[in-house]
Amino acid sequence: MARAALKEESMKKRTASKEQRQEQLILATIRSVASRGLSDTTMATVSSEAGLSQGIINLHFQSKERLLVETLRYIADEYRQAWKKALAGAGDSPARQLAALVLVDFRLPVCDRNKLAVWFAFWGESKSRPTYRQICAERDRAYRQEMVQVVESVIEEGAYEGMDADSVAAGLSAMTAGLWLDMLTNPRSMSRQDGREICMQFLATTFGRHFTPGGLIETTTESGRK
Amino acid sequence: MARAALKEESMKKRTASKEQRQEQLILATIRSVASRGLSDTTMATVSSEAGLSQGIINLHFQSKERLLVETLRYIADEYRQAWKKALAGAGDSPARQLAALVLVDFRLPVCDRNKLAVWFAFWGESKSRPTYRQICAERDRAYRQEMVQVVESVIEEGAYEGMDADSVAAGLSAMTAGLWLDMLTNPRSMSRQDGREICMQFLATTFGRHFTPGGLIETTTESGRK
DNA sequence: ACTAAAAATGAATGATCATTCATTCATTGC
DNA sequence: GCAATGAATGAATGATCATTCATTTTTAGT
Repeated sequence: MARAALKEESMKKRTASKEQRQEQLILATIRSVASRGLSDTTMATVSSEAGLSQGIINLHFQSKERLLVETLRYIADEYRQAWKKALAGAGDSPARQLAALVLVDFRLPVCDRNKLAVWFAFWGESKSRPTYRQICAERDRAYRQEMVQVVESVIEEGAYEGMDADSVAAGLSAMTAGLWLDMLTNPRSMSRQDGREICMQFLATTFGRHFTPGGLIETTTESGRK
Repeated sequence: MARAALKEESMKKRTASKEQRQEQLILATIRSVASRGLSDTTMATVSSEAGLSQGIINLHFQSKERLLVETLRYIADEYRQAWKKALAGAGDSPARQLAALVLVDFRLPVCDRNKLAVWFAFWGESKSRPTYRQICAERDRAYRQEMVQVVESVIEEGAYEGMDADSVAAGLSAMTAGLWLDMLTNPRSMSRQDGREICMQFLATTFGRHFTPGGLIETTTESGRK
C-alpha cells in the first residue's frame, strides 16, 4: 500500500482500480484536513476535493471513521518507509545514519505542511481515540528503537561519557516534533532549513566529536568509507 | 480572569456570578475535550459535564465557537501567569531563571494531561483557524522572547562560544512541546519527571558551566545569593 | 413580603451531516 | 456487439447538533 504517486491520468478515468480510488480519496482527505481541519472535514468536502460523488467514500471505505484511520495509516507508512530508506542509504557510519534519520524529518515528502497538519489533527484527538493512539504509538516505537540503536553506536564510537542513549533519542525526536509544531503554527518564523539547523546544533553540542553545527565531521574509521 | 480555583460551594449555588459560571463551563470544556476529543465535544457534553442545562452555554458565551476560543485563552493565560510567576521567583541568576522556565512546563497546573490534550486539540485545528493560531502564536511569542533574553544572559555569563540564543531557545521549547506529545500519546513511557530530566540533560550539555544533568550548579557570582 | 430583574431551564427548531440504495454508466469476456 | 459484472452516482433518510425562546426559578432592592 501507499505506493508512489499514481498517474494523474488513471485517476481521472471514470472507473479506476480499488487501490487507485482509495489513494485518491486519502490524498483528498489530507488536503481537506489541512485546509479545513478535522472537525470541518465532511464526506462532502472530501469527495468534492477528490472530484467524485457523495457516496464514493462509503463504497470504498464503508465509513468516515475508516477513511480517517486509513489516512493516518497512510502517512504513518510513508514516514516509516522514508526513514528506512534513508537509513539504508546512509552506509555503516553511525553518525551518518543519525544525520540521515534527522534529515528525513525536514525533507519532503514527510515534512510537508499539509501532512504536518494531519499529524497534529490526529494527535489532537489521540487521547480519546485508542485507534489513533495505537497507530501513532507504533510509529514512534519502531522509529525510536532504531534511533536508540544508532545513538548507542555513536556514543560507543565516540566514547562519550555520561550519555544515556534513550534520553538523547527521546530528546532529539521530541525536538523534531516541536519544530514541526512551529512550522505548522508559524511557518514564517520556522522553515525546514531552520529546523534542520537547530537539530544539527543539538547533535553538534551532544556529539562534538562527530558533528559540527553545519553537519557531519568526516571520520577516518575503517567503516566510514563511501 | 483565570482566577484561582473557585469554591466548590459557590459553583453549586443555583445561580452564580457570570465569572464563576464561565470558569465552570471552561473547566467542563477542558474535561470534555480531554475525554472525548474536540470533534466529539458538543454543547450537550459540556453542559452535562458541568451539571447544568442545555441552553447555559449560549447564555454565557453566545456560541460554541466563543466557548472554545475562551477555553484556549484560559489555558494560554494560565500558562503565561505560571512562567511569569516562576521567573519572578527565580532571583537574578540567569541559569536559575532558565531552569525555572523549563521546570514550569513539567509541573502542575500547566503540565496536566487534560490540558495537554486541549493544547494539542487546538494545535491540530490551528492551520485552518486563524483565531486559534493567533492565540497560540501570541503565547509563543511572549514566552520565546523571554527565554531568548535569559539564554543570552546565560551565554554571556558563561562565555559560551558559537551559541545562537535564538536557536537554543527554539530547540529547547520545541523539545518541551515534543515531550508533551509523548506524555499525551504514551504516558506510560514518558512521565513529567522523565521530561524534566531530558530537558535538564539538554541544558547540561549545552551550558556545561551552569548545569549538570541533575540541575543547577551553584555559582558564586555576587547575584547568586539566596 | 412583594416586585422587578436576572439567571437558568429544556423543549422545539432548523441546519448539517453520514449513510443508504435504486439507478446509471463503464468495462470485460465471449 | 451483447450480456454480465462492477463502479459510480446523487437524491432521500434519519440522526445529531447548535441555537432559540417561552417559561420557571432565584435573587436583590425596598
